[in-house]
Amino acid sequence: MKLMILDGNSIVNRAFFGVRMLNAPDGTPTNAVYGFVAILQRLLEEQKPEALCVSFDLPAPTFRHKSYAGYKAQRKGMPEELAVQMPLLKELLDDMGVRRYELEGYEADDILGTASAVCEKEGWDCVIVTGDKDSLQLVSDRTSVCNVKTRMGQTETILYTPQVFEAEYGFGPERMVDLKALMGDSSDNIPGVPGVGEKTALDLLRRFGTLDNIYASLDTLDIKEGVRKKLREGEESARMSYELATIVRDAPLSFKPEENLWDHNYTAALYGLMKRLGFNKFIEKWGLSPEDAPSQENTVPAMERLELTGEEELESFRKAVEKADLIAVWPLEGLDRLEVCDGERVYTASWNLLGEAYDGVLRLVFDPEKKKLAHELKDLLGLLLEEKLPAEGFVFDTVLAAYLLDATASDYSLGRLSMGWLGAELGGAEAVYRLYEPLFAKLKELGMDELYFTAELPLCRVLADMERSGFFVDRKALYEFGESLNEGIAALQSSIWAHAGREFNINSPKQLGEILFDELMLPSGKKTRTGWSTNADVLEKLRGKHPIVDEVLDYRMLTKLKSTYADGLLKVISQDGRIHTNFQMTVTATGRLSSTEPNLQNIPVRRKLGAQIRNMFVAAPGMVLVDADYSQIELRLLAHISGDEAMREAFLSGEDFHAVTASRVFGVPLAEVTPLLRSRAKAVNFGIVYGISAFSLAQDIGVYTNEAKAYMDAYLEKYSGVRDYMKAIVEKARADGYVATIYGRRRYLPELKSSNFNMRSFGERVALNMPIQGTAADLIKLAMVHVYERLRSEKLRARLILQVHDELIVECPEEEAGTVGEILRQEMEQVAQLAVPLTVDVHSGHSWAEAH
DNA sequence: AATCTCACG
DNA sequence: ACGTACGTGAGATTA
Repeated sequence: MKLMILDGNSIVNRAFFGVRMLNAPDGTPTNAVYGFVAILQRLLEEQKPEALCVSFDLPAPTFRHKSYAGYKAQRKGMPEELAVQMPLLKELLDDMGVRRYELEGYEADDILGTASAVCEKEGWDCVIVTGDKDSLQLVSDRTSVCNVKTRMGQTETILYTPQVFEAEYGFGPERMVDLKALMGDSSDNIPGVPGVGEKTALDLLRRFGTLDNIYASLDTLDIKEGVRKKLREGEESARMSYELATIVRDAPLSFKPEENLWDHNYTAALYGLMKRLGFNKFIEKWGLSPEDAPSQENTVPAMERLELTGEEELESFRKAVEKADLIAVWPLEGLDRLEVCDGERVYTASWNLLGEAYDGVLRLVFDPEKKKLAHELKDLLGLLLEEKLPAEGFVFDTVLAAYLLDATASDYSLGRLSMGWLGAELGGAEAVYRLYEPLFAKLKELGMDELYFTAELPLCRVLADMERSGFFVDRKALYEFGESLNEGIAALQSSIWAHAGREFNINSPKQLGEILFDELMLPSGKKTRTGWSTNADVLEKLRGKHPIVDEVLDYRMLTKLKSTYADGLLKVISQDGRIHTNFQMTVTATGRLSSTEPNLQNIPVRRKLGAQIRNMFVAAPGMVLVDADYSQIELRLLAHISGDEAMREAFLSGEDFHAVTASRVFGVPLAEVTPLLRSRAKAVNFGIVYGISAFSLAQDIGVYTNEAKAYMDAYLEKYSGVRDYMKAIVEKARADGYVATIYGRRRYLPELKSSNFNMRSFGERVALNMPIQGTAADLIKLAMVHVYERLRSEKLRARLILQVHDELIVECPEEEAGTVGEILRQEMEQVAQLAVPLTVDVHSGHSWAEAH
């Protein structure tokens, strides 16, 4: 029989620091609990114990301030975000039917020591699971210690048996205490022998056995005199450390292994708790369901449902729809089935059951005059356009509202939203109907209703049309371009293999890393997690050291073009010869759109060869492309938002902004700004927008960190309004818990309150960047809606076909190009009146390359 | 499914 | 001392 006992505090700590930020639907942090459960789950699978329990430290007793309690007093208090998770974890363990052990006046280690001792006595095997090395001294034939590490959500475990321990340390586990007595342990405030570290301690124990042996014959040992002196002077400390490091194995704990038998004996409350925590993955994995839970009172009585099958029901449906001020619609199986909710009942209609009469239902429901609610409106509009049904009269989209209210959520399903907003798991049209009011009210309360109704909601129609329009592609030219890459790829491959001395998969970072750094011994193979880093930044620094480096870089470029762009795009050209991307409105944390299947927002442009791809994105015969892009919109917004006068003047002057910056930062006349200085100033400009550090700026432009620091200091001196802004926005974000664009779009920043330095720093950078990137996103969304309306109202055949964050592309008949260019320029430049002008570059041509 | 790499603004 | 730029999506490899 085997018992597994977890060192609760230790594991939850590992989980907290090793798992990225996670929150329950109500915002409670859950990363530590989640990580704990993930580790537990994995170890249960690995170890398959018959019994299971968890030990916890009790919160520190009140006399902790007294000086004799110096032991462990140095341990910092638990971070707030972890502390709030502890009760949740304990509740979870209780609901899972896992026993917990806590004992006043004793460490969790002492519980582990005592429990494992009992196990041994009663003939049980015991596996101790912990993230510390303290309990390694407990390892024996019956007791093993499973050491857990988490790195970036990845869990690694090492199972220490006496053999494994001996192989690593060169002596048995019982002498772990001797080791600590010598080397100490700063995390546990065990002093050890001053001046003796791990190396010396290991050596001493390997050669002389035990602490007692060492001190018994200290004067005659074959060791350096310095070490002998340290040992002699540190004897008292060593003896005391020995005591401190020894784990108690007979604590007054009533513990019987058989009381901890565990076989997924979950309690009825588990489902509810897991739902509350948002641990849907485990609900599924463990097959939990609400039926196991005591019936929770339903806050909303379900609406009556009516399936439309015949004339009688159709008649009452027609009446209901005509009477209702507002209906929610929920399409299924394309538009073959439909749910409609009028606030009193849910009607379902289907083409299968109704045949011809179903068309009447569609026309009734999608009457342009009828006010309608939807969820994922853009996609519904796409369906309606396809079916040539009216795509008007929609007054609210629940998914867009939920996105504005929390742009960083990952799941906007109706089930999740109704759980959060209505306290009941609902779906379909009923959920849409019921969600409308609370979501609308919240939007108004937070001041986002204007953004919602002027930008997000009308944009659905714009995007639905854009997706439907697509971008015409010269398939033949694209195919030939792809073929033309083969020769170069093959040549590079054989040359790379020749340099390497053997064949290997160049696409495998692992194999490439081994070739470059292990076999060719190229210098300073940096950064690793699973091996050598071989990315372009690293390879760039190795240029000139070996001819293989340039070839690998070229090989990477060519294979990227071939697989992602040539082959990848050919695969998604539709029957009509056009590529129809999918614009996602609820993905980014800043308010930008994203483009998928395929992504048309990352078509190459920066390098010559890649940019050729844009020659194949063309206007249909007889048409032309008009391309309009904002010039440096983010920096202009930085000038506007920060109110920096010098920056404003730089933009008003109409001079090259990066050059002006270089002139100011490096103190040279504008006319004497060299391309190098300009490019450095440009890097600083961008870096500032991202909340860069001097270190990263240095990496980027290839100077020493202190030099980069000097540039940044000079920059913030010249543009002191930017410095003030940076400081103020972070402080405001900390106070408010969120940052916002000038149109009120929000991003919440729980990271700012994190006790983790990296997380907090990330939050600060986001606080700087989001208002800028997000406002740019707001502006182009507004401009898109305006452009769309202008093109329609002026009865042009022109249509918007693509948006790439600061760029809009319209396809139109050649004769409309001039008008369209003017409309784009006006609507984009005049979308807002800011402290600096917004300027737009407009070009036209027959291909995207030509028009950009 | 996670990781690495690289394409874009 | 930390670890080192904001926001995305896709393809290939690896586990």
